Amino acid sequence: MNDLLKERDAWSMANCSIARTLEIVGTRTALLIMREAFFGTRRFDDFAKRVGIGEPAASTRLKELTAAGLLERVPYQEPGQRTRYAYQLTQKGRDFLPVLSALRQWGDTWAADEQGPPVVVRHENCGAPVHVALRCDDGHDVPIGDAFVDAGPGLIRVSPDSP
Amino acid sequence: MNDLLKERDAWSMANCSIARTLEIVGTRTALLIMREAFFGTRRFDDFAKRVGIGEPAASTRLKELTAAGLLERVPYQEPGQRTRYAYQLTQKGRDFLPVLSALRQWGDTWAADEQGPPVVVRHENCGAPVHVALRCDDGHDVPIGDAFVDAGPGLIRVSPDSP
DNA sequence: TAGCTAACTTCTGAAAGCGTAAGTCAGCTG
DNA sequence: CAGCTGACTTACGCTTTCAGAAGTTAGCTA
Repeated sequence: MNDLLKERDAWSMANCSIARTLEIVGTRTALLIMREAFFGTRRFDDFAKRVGIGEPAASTRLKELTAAGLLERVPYQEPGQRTRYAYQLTQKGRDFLPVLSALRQWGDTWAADEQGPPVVVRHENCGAPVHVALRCDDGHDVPIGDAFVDAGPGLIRVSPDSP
Repeated sequence: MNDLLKERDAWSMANCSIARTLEIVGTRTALLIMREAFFGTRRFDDFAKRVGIGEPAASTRLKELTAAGLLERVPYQEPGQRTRYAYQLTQKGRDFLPVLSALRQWGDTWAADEQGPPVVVRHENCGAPVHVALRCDDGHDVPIGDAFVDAGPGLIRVSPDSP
């Protein structure tokens, strides 16, 4: 632990990136809908059925994720069908893959059955399984124990008893 | 998208690693408590205060995370004080860092203020900021678009209308 | 123009999550 | 042994999350 953590009570978490992310995807169903989006699901009914949730929940989450910009509602038309709308990942949504990969990886390691995990993510070029790794901006691999938390440029300090 | 995804409806998600992980840390408060644990928080009251939640919520989550094995309750004694208990990360809990890093990174990219993020994770050896990266088991860096989902060894196939 | 279907919305009600406030408890200090 | 303190637990009520079932809508097909 470094010294900065001793003044942890002076940190405001008002602009915490983790908390802000969780305001968007902080429910179980939102994360599972994002999982399905990465599996390729696009249509309303498929989201509800494959995530295993009711239609009201699917409707609410899809609307929130669309409003937050992780998904976009795009029109499509199958031959002989009326125009319908599909929910597809935006760049903001695709950028969410590392979160899901990290969740999957932790579950694979600590909560999987003996047979192994049901799905694997692979590298398109070589077919090898993909995992998440921590790396520093100088290009070093960072084992989990070699990372430490530091104050960032946006840190707001408050008197120890303020919100 | 690969062909396997066309049979997505035949996949059972009964043993989905993401869903299993979310059964343990699928609430906003559980994830924020894990964040605090990585910041170095150990004591009950500090968790409640720093996460900004009530004591009942802190109690429930700490109990769940302890039961799930991400935290352990260890006795400690400050001089002249009675024995108390601290909640500290186990290996299973420390292994959760990539999830929080990924959430933080997404928030830093897509939801941060102009000043930048409040906290930075750094590499102990060189001080450079740490980020999460996708890499395949052959050692290649994997851009987000170059990853695809494939069936894993534990995949359970069901008739398309079963749970 | 009546039927059909995907894609919703609305209604109802149960369960979970949460904060505030008020306890309880154990063991050290005076 | 009375007071104190950190670490909880209990009680209460509000809000959110969720499923199931039923209703609605738009536009293609017959």
